Amino acid sequence: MNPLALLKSRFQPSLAALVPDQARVGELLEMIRPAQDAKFGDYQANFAMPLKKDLGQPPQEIARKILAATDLGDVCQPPEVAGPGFINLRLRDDWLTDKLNQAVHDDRLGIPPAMAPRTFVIDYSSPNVAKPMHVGHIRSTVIGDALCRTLRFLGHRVISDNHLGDWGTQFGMIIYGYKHFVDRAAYQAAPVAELSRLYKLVHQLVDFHESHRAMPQVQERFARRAAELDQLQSQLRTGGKAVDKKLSQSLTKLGQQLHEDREELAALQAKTAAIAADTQLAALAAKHPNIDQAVLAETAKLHADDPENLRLWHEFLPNCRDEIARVYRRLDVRFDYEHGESFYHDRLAAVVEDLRNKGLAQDSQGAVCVFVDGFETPMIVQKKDGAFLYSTTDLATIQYRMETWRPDAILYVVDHRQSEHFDKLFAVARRWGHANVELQHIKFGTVMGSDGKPYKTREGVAAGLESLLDEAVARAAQVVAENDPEATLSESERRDVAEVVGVGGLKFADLLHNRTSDYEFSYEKMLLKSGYSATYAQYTYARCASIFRKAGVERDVLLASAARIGLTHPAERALGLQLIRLSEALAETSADYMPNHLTAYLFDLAKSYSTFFESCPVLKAETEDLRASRLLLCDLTARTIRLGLELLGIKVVAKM
RNA sequence: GCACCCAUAGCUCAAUUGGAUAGAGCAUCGGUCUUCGGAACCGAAGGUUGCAGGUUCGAGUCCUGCUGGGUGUACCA
Repeated sequence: MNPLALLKSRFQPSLAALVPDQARVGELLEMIRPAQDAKFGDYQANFAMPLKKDLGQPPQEIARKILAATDLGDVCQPPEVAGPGFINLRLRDDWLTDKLNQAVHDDRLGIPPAMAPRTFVIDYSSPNVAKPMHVGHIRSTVIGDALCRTLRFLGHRVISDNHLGDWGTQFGMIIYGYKHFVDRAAYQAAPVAELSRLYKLVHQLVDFHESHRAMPQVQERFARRAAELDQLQSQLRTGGKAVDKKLSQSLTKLGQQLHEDREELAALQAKTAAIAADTQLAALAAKHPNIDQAVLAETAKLHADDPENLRLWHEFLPNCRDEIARVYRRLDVRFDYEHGESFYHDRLAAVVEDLRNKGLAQDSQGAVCVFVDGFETPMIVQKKDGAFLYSTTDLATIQYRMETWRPDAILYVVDHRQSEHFDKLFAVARRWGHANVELQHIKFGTVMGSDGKPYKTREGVAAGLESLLDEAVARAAQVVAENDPEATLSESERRDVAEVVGVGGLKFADLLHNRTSDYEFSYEKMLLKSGYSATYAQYTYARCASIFRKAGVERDVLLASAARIGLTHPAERALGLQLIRLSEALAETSADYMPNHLTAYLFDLAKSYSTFFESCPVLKAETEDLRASRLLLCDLTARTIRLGLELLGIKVVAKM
C-alpha cells in the first residue's frame, strides 16, 4: 500500500472540480508529500497556496473548501489547515494497523506489481575484458544492478545487458604480447594470469615510448608558458599601479598551468625512469621502438578478419571473460546478456550506409559525420581511415535492442564525463527513427580519495576492484572477530559474515550517495557499526532474527495464528508508519533511477526499529496479544530490511 | 575560447525537484543500562546553504553577475 498515492487519488476529484485548468491537477497533486516534520502530521498538502492567484481567495479558505469536498474520513484523522495554507494530514491508527496486518501476511509486503509494466534495457558495468576491473567500475555495476533488481521487483520487464569492451585496442595489445613475449608453459598452466601479464607488459612498453615522445612537447609548452609569464610580469612592472584585472587573472592562470606542466613532466620522467631502471624492460623497450603502432596494426588486422588474429581472439576471449565473471560472482551480479562491442561488428557498415541514405550523415574532412543542431562538433561515425568508432557501435546497439526487445526505455549507467556523447547519441538516434523510446543517461560522479582526487592506490594506479573487495572483507572479518570474543560463530560462519558485511558495506556506501555527486571512498565509513551503513541495517535484521530464536516461535506458526499487529506505543506507531512507506521509497527510487532513496529509507527504518526495540519489550511484553503483535512487527521489519537490501544487491545473515 | 557540473555544520553527505524552524552520519560533549544482541539507545552543541542582486505568498533549489573548483570539447572508449 502506498499511502501517498492513496491520498493523491482521494484529492484528485475535489481538486479537479475546483481548478479550471485540468492540466494543472496532476502537478498540484504532486504537492502532497510526506510531512517535513512529524509535528505537522504524517503528510502535508501544499497546493492551496499556489491556487490563490487562480481562484482569488485566501489559501486557507481554499484549503478548507477542498477538504470539505474530499473524502478522507476512513484514512486520516480530521485534517488541519496551518500557516499560510498547508493542509496537515495524519493517518488513522486503525487504517495503519489494517495495512500493516495485510502487509505482514503478503509475500510482497503489500507492494503490488506495476499496473502498466514497462520494458527496460539497462546497460551497465561494461568493463574492458582485457583489463582487470578497477574502482571506476564499482558505481556503474552496483547502481545498475540495484536498478535492475528494483524495477524487476516492481513488475517491469528488465533486460540487463553488459556492453563489454571486447573488440578494442586492448586486444591488439594482448595479441602483440602473445606473438612476441608469451611464456608457453605459463600460458598452459594459467592462461588468464599469463594474458594479464602480457597486457600489462605491452601496456608498459607502449606507455614508455609514448611518454618518451610526449616529453619534448611538454617541455616546449612549459618553456613557452614560462616566457609568456615573464613577459606579462614585465608588463605589469612598467604598467605601474594600474593592475588590469584581466592581466592578473591570466597571470594566476599561467602560474597554475606552469605548475601542471611541471607535474606532468615529473610524472612522465618518473614513468620512463622506472622502465629504464629495469634492465629487462629497458631491453624490451629498445627492441620494440614502434610498439604502439604495431599494436594498432594488430587491432586493425583483427577488425579486418585476419584469420590468425581472429583465431587468437577466439582463443583469448573466454579466458578474459572468466576473469571478470569471478568478480561478478563475488558481487552477486548477473546479466541477461553480455553483448560486447564485437557483437555489433558486422552491423556497423550498414549503420553508416543507412545514415547516409537517410541524409543524416555526410562526408566532412575525410570522415563520415552526423551534424546535430545545438552541438559544436559532429558525431563521427567513420574515421577517415575507414575505421568505425564507439558512436557507430552505440547506434548499432540501439538499433539491435529496438529490433530485438522493443523496449520502452534504455538506461545507460555510465559516468558523467560521457554526458555530451550521450546527448549527441540520443539526438542522432531520435532523428534516425528511434523517437518513441526513453533514452536515459544514468550518470554518476567519481569515486574520490581523501585527497579530493580520483581514488588511487598508494602506487598511483586505479585501485583494482578485487583488492578493494578483499580489503573490505578483511576489515569486516576483524570487526566480526572483535564482536565475537566468545567464539559463538564457527570459522566458516565468520568468513561468511565477513563477506556479507564487507561486500555489502562497499555497495551500500556507494548507493547511499546521490549518484550524480562525487563521493569520498573510505573503508572506515563503509564499515561503520552504527550510522548510515549496510552493517547497521544488517545488524537490525540479525537482532530481529535473534528475538525469534530466543522466543522459540516459528514465523509461519505465528502468521497462521490469529495474532494481529496493534499500535499502542508511539515507537510502535513510528515503526509501523515507516514500514508502510516502503512503497514510497521504491516509487522514488524508480522514478528518477536513484537508489539513494532506498538506502535512506532503510536507514530510517533501522533507526525506527532500534528506538522501538529500546522502549518496547517484545518477549517480556505485558500481555500475550502485545507480545504477538510486537513479534509480528519484528517479522515485518526483518522482511522489509531483507527485501530492501536484496533490491540493492546486499545480503543479510541471521547471526553476526 | 565554448559547453556542462559542483560549492550546504569541523569532516563526509542528504534535502521527496519551489514549501513551514535546511536534515543525517562521523567526530566532540553529556547522559541511559542488574543487555529480549551494547555492532545499542537518549540528549546537547554545531549553519548568513561561496559572494551580490533579482523573480514570488515562499528560494539551498529558478534567473543574472561575480569568486573558487571539476569535467568535456573532430576521427580513444
